[in-house]
Amino acid sequence: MLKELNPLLHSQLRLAIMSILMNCEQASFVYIKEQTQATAGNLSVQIDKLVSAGYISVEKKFQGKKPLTLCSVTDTGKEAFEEYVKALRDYLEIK
Amino acid sequence: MLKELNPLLHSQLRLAIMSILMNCEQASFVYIKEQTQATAGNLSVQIDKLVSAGYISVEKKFQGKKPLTLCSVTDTGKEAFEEYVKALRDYLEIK
DNA sequence: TTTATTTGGTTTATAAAATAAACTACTTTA
DNA sequence: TAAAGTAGTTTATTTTATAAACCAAATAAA
Repeated sequence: MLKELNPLLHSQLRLAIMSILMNCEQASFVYIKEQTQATAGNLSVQIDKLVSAGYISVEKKFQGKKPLTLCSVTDTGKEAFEEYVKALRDYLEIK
Repeated sequence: MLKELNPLLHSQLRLAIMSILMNCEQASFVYIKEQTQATAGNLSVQIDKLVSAGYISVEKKFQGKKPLTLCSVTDTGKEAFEEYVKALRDYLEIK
């Protein structure tokens, strides 16, 4: 029997965000937007959901006069991601 | 830059259906329902979508007096699944 | 024997999610 | 100083997933 896939992670954009953050210490809103090709609105919404779940944390600063939103994955987020990957493997592996 | 994940396959239930069918010649509606724990309605809808996409084919017979719906993956479906797995790997691999 | 109940589904309605469009606030450039 | 650009957020719309209701036939129970 196949395990449930964490619905918060089983979304293309949120998975992409998490994937990026799993591979770097932190990433800016703009950088994530470029990498994912998402619209700003969609990205904003999906980042909020990941923050609400405690999977990522956000720091809002200014870089000179421009706002700068930095995201990074939390320990909870790392765990959830690893769990998701584990569950997903069962779906992908052809025996 | 991350590739797009085929939205038809990036759905837990449809992915589960495909996963099952990638590992056997054919599977019945009832078997897939048991394995996925899906409701019959949801399963029926998702099977239809996969059929419409040409990813699976369905044969309706009778087993004695009971209807028997047999599903199997098509070549197009196999290709799409392989593509999806390839794309997804980029999201999961931590460099 | 007629009335539940079960089996194997489909159709339709509702809830949830993703996405896009519109908007805000501020900055830079012409 | 008006227009355009940057960095987002909020709200509305569309899409998708899911659940509920339904159907037809068969079987079991009263």
